Amino acid sequence: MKLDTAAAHLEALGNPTRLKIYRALVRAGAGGLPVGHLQAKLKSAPSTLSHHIKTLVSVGLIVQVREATTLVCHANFNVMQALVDFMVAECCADECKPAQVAA
Amino acid sequence: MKLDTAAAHLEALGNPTRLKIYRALVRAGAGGLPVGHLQAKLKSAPSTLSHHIKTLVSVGLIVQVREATTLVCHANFNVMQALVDFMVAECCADECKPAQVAA
DNA sequence: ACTATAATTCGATTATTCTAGAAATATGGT
DNA sequence: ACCATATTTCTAGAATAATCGAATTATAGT
Repeated sequence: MKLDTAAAHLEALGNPTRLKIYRALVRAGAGGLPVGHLQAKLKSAPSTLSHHIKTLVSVGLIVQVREATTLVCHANFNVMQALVDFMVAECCADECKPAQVAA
Repeated sequence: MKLDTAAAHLEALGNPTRLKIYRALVRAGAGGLPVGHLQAKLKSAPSTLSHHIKTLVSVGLIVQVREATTLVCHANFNVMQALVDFMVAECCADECKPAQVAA
């Protein structure tokens, strides 16, 4: 994963409202949750909620599937996994013993 | 970890410059890196870099230790681990079979 | 005390994000 | 065709964040 992509994902999750949305969907699992359900849980203005959902969709963290009049949101678990992998990747890769440190 | 705390951590990492700083420190491991070294790597204005470092310090993702005239930055691995744990915690906890779905 | 290096804080500007009301679109039922 | 429900898009204002030059603080050497 490119650094800028990871930053975009982290930024998307770095807002309390969006993180609540995302975690509700993670908890919901494969079944997902309709926008209206999130609306009831989070109690923000519909336009505000929609705006945040759009942000999460645009970076690929969640996807929306229409079912009749309701839009069901699902967490994209592959993206989350890739993000977590990125965060811990190459840990200490540049670490070296004091004797090896160049001046 | 509280949701607002996790959101603050994610927001701090959700900026390309700060993510570069953080990842350089993760790669550097226990030895850390002085601010001046990060400066040379990232080529942003000193005041801008300092501002971003301060953000990372304020949420606890990194710590700074003075060594004579230089300030050495270290990634706080415990915080990163707690953040990763938070992200994957309670995955699918609310998931249930279709038959169990209340109307 | 003076100088040099390292890094931060201050102050001001520009850019971006958040919020939400109002209007618009999408779907299905009557 | 019309209505109801679900959700989004538009628009605009307020709040927050990013950037960076200049001035300041911190530490050590001479």
